[in-house]
Amino acid sequence: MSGVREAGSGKREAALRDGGRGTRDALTGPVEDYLKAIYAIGKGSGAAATNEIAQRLDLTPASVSGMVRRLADQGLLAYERYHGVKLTESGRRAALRTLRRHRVIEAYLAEALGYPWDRVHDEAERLEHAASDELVDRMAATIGEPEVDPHGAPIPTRDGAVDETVYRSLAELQVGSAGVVVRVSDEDPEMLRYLAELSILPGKRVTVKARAPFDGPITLSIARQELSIGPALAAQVMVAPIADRAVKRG
Amino acid sequence: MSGVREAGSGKREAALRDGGRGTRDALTGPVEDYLKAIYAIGKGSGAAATNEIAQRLDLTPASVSGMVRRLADQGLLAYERYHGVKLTESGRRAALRTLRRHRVIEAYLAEALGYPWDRVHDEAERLEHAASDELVDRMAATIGEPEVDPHGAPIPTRDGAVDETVYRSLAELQVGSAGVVVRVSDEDPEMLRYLAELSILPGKRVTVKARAPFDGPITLSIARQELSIGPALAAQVMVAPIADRAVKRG
DNA sequence: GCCAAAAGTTAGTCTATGCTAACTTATTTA
DNA sequence: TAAATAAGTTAGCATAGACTAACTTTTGGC
Repeated sequence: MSGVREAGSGKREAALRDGGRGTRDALTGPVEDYLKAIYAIGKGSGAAATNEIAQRLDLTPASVSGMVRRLADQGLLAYERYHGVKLTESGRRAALRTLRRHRVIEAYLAEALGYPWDRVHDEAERLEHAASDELVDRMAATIGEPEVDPHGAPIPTRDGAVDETVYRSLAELQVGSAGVVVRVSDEDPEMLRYLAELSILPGKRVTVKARAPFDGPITLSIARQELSIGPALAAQVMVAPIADRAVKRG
Repeated sequence: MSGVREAGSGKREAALRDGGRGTRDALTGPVEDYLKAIYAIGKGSGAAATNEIAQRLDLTPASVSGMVRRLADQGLLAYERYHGVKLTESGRRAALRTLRRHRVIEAYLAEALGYPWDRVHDEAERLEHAASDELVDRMAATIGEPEVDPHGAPIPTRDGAVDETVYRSLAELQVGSAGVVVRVSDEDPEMLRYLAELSILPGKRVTVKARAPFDGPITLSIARQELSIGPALAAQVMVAPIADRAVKRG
């Protein structure tokens, strides 16, 4: 390259730098999605594999390879060819900002606008890239600074702190022990409607009554009802074991 | 082109077609912005010149030429080289959909979230491309189906009807006659703050007391106060003349 | 420890959108 | 009506992001 050309071509440069969205940098929607995905896979600590990222974002691995290199150049990721990526501190902060937006929006839609819980995710998925931090903060304030979204996922604070407790899933709970549902996976509307039907919701107390062998159905009691669900579904329901002794240290 | 390649490359095609945003087509943010701009210039009827569009969107005329051709190919515009564009019926509908989103969002931000009126425009400018029709309808319902946004601009209905009454500006009002402010231009936050300070707000009654020659300041009385403003500012304030005779037919 | 399968990367394209520079059409003005 | 000027267009290029096809590393199994 020989000319004097800089990044960003021309007049709209400044406006594009932060999309008017907030105080900071410049992340585009796709970039925010990559960071969220990598955060979700590595949950703070671990590394994310190219294929996992691709699968989660519904993209080809080739596309991910390309993007990952660019994000690494921007200092958002630590990347070593053929060995997956990790978020840098700056990448992690950006991911948590987006996550906060997403979850506050979900909570607000449900609380203030009566959105059904199986549909808040998709709407938030788009709004999170357009809403300013100020808007998100006003939403949070309006509904009383919630700590979790409608599916039980913790909402990061303005300054990037988030509860990263790892819960076990209903599928891992020992037969005979009880727990409180803290959180369910939020992406599949149909599954959410089904869970609601069974009244498997954050805050509810469940007891595992039996587990059929060979990955068979799990029988549980919840809200004075007995029912059984498949292991795949059970794996999507995270629970906090209830003081039942013999639970610490896995 | 020789292969079997279709528009949209691959798996994400369906999802991209309407961005998940609503029932319809596929308009991207930039496209919605063009349509809004063309609608605003031609106000339903007239044609929009390339340069006007470019100025309004802060783009170069060359970019507008390119986009305009594509929008015409998509049937959203009627375009004749070197002679400006007009919205087709389909383009007009799309523009009004976006306009409805924008104005409902503005009204909602002000009403439900306490957003200051000089800042709702910028936030709505981004959200309008991400919010679904359902969200917008819920917002409208929550604040009681308002008919105008915080600056007095009429909100198109779900089915694309909108009040297109053309008002005269304060600058055009005859000395001695009175009017009610119906609407102010919404894009300049600083101007909005100033107008609010002077209490020149939609719904207020104004009387033009005097107009200095040579495009000089206009003196008016509003809210029992007398004040004068420049003609450029006056031109941004639209008023409905108050039954004062001699007003019909301009 | 070698080799096939799995995982990841590169090369080459594509679309959308924007830009600059150079050119063409319209319009205005003398 | 012929320049001069304004308006609009084309050509060529850039960037972000995604794709396919072909190639390269890693890794898991024997």
